[in-house]
Amino acid sequence: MNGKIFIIEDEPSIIQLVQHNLEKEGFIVSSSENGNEGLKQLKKFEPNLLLLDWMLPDLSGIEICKNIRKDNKFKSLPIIMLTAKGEEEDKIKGLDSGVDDYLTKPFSFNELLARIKAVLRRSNPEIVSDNLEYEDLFLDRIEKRVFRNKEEIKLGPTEFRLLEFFLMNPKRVYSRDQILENVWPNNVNVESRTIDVHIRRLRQSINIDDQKELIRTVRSSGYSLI
Amino acid sequence: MNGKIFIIEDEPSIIQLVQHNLEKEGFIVSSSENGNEGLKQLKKFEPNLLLLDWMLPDLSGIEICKNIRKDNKFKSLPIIMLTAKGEEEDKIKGLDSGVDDYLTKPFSFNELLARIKAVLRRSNPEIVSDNLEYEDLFLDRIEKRVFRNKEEIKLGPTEFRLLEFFLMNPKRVYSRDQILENVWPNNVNVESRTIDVHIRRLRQSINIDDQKELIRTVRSSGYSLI
DNA sequence: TTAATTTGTAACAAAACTGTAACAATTAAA
DNA sequence: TTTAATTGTTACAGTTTTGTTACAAATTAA
Repeated sequence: MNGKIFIIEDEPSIIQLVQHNLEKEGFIVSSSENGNEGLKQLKKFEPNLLLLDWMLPDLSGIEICKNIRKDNKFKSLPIIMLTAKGEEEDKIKGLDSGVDDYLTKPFSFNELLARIKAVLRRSNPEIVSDNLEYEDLFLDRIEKRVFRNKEEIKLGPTEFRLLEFFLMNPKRVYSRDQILENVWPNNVNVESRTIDVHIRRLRQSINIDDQKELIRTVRSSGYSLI
Repeated sequence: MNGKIFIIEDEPSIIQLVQHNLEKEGFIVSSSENGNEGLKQLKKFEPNLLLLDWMLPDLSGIEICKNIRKDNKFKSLPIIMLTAKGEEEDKIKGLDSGVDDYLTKPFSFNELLARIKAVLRRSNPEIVSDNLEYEDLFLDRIEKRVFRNKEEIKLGPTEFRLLEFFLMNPKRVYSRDQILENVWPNNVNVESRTIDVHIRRLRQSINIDDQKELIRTVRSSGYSLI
């Protein structure tokens, strides 16, 4: 994930939150709290996607949209509009102003990220990679396949999610609690030792014929992907 | 996809959105925000399909329809009508104004595109490029035929749509919900296990005499074409 | 109309997956 | 070294998911 995203939004706290998280996801992010100023910066920045607040102090989101769509260079720039709850939702949805998607505040970052990916997938599929890689491991989330050294490995659903989780932050050590929270469905109570067993199963599956061990045990802390 | 589409719609933002996206799909698009003016332009432009707003400031969509149907040259021009939610839906559907399909605002572009293709497929099949292929499978949407290894395979309607859906994104894993949404007509509630049965039927049909299995089961996720 | 095809569902069988307990092995601390 | 804590391993029962079949209802064709 290394696309460029521009944000025009007058609420600094939202900018901060979103920008920070998007950068953590690997995006290059730039932003403006002001419509007119933002438009100029945007055109210099040449983003792959724009997050646009519907209500701005100077220009309205719609105005910005129109301006962008008029510019040949940006007329196909994907735009996701951010609107406050109740902010004339009907109107907004009714007139489909050339925006690619909407999101109503308050929204969760994950929701936003999902939308961003969905929109980018249409416009710049190469930016949104749903593959995870580390050393000789390769995990394809769309096809739900895992390879080590180009050899396909068969994993059960839980082992798949477990590996997927590790691959999102290789080298990082996770406690059993953290693993449980992230790999198991919410509200499911599982013995923490269960994780050991699944680690064992995952190890067994990915360490075909004596290849290098990829999962590290960190005594009294948890596990990590090498 | 290189057909010509004309749009008559008084809301500029909708024109913008639709025109832009249709052009990205390879259509040649022209438009008018005005009924009378639009009619003239349309006849010069000679489109393969018309997107027509139901409510226009000057002429109503119905009037335009009538006018077009009177003109020998355009009496079989496919028309898709755009209507706002609640806009006398019943009447519209009831009175059979010679329209080929309806779409209620707000609509997603993908929905629109699907309708356009469906309508064009009937009137100008040559415009809609229409064969799907993967490995030794071949699906002809126009003739509604499926071949494996040049051997024709007979499929029921549902199995046909199912295979068609898989062929649009081979290798990608789809959940039962996704399959339901895309293969079954909208708003039809079907037991999710039903899909398994149709998968079984499809498998049975395309795996004639022990050829390679083409549908992969991904436990707890869904199915994919290999 | 009747016959044929297609469809959805229920029911059961088969397969895959999961969690846990019990015990062995390893590691760290005393 | 001994002890306690932690982790590895295995087997197994229970659960979940999927495959398969049969059948009745619905639809389409003859």
